[in-house]
Amino acid sequence: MTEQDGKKEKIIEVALKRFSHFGIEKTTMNDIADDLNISKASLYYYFPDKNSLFLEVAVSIMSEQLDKQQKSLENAESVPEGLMNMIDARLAFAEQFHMMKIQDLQIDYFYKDKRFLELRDKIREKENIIIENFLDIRIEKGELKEIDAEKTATILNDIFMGIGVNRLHFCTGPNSLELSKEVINSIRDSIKDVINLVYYGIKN
Amino acid sequence: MTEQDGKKEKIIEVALKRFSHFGIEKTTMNDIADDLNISKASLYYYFPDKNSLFLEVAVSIMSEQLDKQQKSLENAESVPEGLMNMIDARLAFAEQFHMMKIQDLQIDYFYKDKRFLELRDKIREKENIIIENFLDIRIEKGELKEIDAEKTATILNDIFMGIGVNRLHFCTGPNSLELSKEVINSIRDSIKDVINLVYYGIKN
DNA sequence: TTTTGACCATTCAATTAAAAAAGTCAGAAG
DNA sequence: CTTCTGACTTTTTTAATTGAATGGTCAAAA
Repeated sequence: MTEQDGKKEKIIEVALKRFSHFGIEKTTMNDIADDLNISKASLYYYFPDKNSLFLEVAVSIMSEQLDKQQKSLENAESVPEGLMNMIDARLAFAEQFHMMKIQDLQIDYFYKDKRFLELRDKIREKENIIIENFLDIRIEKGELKEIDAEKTATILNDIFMGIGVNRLHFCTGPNSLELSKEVINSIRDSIKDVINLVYYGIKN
Repeated sequence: MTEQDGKKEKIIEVALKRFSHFGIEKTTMNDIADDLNISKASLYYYFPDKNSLFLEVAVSIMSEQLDKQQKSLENAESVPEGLMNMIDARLAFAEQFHMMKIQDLQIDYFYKDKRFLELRDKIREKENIIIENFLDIRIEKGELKEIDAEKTATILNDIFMGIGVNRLHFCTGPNSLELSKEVINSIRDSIKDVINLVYYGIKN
């Protein structure tokens, strides 16, 4: 059993390289098998189909990513600093894995397998909870008002996601491959402004 | 001259009906000409090409829409009320004209003609200015802090747009035709929360 | 000045065939 | 028994073809 798990790990590791560079549609099961010096049939011994493999790869990098985001929040001195750290973690992730389109919405491919959408939603929920816990702590500490942490976390995440996806489209067009530093920084700047706005409010 | 303008107006009026129902790609110049009981060649006497006609139609409804949004802000008692009124105006517009995809970003078609993108950007700028003026007035009146109205307006618009487009994708999938009341209301609720969040802030 | 039928050029949609990729399986290898 | 594979089938992409539909033009008529 642990032997099989080790093998699966290796496959996931190699597959990740392909997926993160070429995306799911442009990497074939043969590519991955060749990289591993095994036959394609062997690959299918460990994974029932391509989507399942991709899904495990995605789960793998996402759980790591969620850990990073959580830590980036925990290590912060203030709410704006924490949120910006989290955003920076996300942007770094986007830069590294944007070819996998996990966070994006525009990719029709994801609508072909319900599990992808479920994963996306699950990630979203976990992110919300991470932010919610962070806010709860900061409420207890007296940094924040006695707001509804769950609701606020959801809204903040909605805003962050919306800004990111939207800006991406505006700057790079619908099916662009590149994800330049410029675009990343533009998103970062916008979100920074948003965080400040939400933090201090505008009411006199 | 005024005779020609009257004719153009009529064409725009009839074309709008087609465009708003079927979208730009599914309405042909023959459809429009037939509706008007003129030949296609006549249509081309008034408009050099299809995109130009569409563009004028879009400009026509957008200028009216911008007026509505401005008024919805002016007639409000408070900032949150004003912004929500504006959002309601936008959602009503989206319901009526979503087939024309003017506000959306996901449509590849729009990237075929630079003028569409320019119009989109111009609309965006005008919206920003409308919001900016609204905020400026409310700052003067003492309802709001002495914030940077221009910057704040831009950010708010960014947020609104992002939430809308994003929620649309989440709820209806990439190429959906329908724009249900449910989705509209879900967007509305989210944005309402955002406005409250920004208005009051979360800092203690 | 405005309109139009006839026309051209380009795009779109349906068809098909070939190639590539996904996925299967009986049996070999350890 | 677990793992692996070559050979195989099925499904999906891709490319080429073609006819129809559509965007766009123009000389001539009203």
